[in-house]
Amino acid sequence: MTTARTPSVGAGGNGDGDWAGLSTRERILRAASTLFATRGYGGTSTREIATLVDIRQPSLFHHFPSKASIAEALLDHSLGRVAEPVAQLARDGGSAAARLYGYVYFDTRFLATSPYDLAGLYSDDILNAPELADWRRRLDTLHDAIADLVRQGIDGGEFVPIDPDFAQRVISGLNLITISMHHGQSAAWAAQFADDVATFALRGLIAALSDLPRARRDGAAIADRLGHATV
Amino acid sequence: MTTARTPSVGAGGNGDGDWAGLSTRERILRAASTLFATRGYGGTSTREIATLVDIRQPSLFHHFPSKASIAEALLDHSLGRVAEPVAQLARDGGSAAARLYGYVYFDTRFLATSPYDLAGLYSDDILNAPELADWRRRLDTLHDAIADLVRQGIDGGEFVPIDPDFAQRVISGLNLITISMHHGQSAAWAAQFADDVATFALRGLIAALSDLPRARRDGAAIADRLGHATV
DNA sequence: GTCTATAACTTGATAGAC
DNA sequence: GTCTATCAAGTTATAGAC
Repeated sequence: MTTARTPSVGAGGNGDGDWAGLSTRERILRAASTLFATRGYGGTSTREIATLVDIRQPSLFHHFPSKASIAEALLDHSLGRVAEPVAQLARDGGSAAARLYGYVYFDTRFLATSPYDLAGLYSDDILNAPELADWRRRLDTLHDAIADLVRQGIDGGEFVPIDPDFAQRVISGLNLITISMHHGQSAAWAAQFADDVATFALRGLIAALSDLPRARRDGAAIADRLGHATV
Repeated sequence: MTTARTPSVGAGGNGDGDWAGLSTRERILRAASTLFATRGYGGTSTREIATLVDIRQPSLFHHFPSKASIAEALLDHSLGRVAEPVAQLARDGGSAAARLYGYVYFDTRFLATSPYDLAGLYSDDILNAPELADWRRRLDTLHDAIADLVRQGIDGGEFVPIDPDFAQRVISGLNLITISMHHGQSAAWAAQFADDVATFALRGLIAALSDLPRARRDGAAIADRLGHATV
């Protein structure tokens, strides 16, 4: 006695956002990102994801070959397009303060407009999984580039003496704060917020506050260039 | 301004070497904290904890009635002794900059000397668990007190205008960075590091950098008082 | 593309011997 | 206080009907 299920509901309203018109794959990504953020990767089951999407659990596997591949798609969306351009930025010459502003602005604006809640993706509990080792390596590359940028700023006298590893963690922490406070924001709002965050980051690092306006102006151009970089 | 280069953490080895003489209960707490930090709460099984302690999995339940109670013991150790004194601190009068320095210094020094790797305890994946709702509430209390302190600093003109909620997240992020970079450090080293971190926090918030030496001096006294507060 | 059914396995926790 | 043995429930993932 197989009772036919009506797959489309529409009235449910899972409180999150309105997913009308989105593909199932896209709804899976958004549901998974929310659950990863609130319950962790290990604490999220594929059943919970499926329930939020309003399909049955095995139907997920038509769109993604494994649970880890859902996380990989989200990592590709966020980390995939920033790691290499920033590594290049750290090799470019010029003011380290302006380049750091440029990176923070660029990444903050991107994360604040992302439709996904990526907070759960950048914790050890997910990146230590063996099948995501490649993504862990790419995140390490990004972190190295940021620490290198800080080191250049210290060596050039633009920044106060500070442990570059500590500073890198603070900057990466700003990204996580951005993610958890705001996602899915409008472009205009995100641009304002990105300036606030990048300015705040520089205030903590810069030796002479009188250098800030210049770093902000030059950094805005660098952020713009990052946005157009071919990855 | 002597932000020192960083030594590595002593408790890196999962071996039983540095656990000689510790009670089984204590070894469970240390093993669990390490695993919660690296694999998340949901991603850590009681079998993994037991393996690291070198006992069988059911033996854990002689020392703790549930997996969640292990997390609770770690939360009690860290959050338990700081939430109320800091809430009181936010109600005290005086310089907000000095009080904020005092809190950050106090908490950083405590976390850097803790034998546990508490990084995994302060993420949503664990604090959203229903059985830990009381601890979530206490953490919210701490966060409210910090945001309130920031708000007082802005209203009094000591701090630059900034979103108090954003500033609170940055300060709490500094705690997480401290936890993940250093634990099990010596008291002397931790005191130096705590000054570095608290000074860094104030640099980002304070309106006039010339106020920093006074806030640091007065804040050191406040941190000392927090250390002697009866909880 | 989604479903039902289920395989193969891991999970937290309990019972009871020693 | 630790063990062996085990349970009920939950896990990811597959098979095959429609």
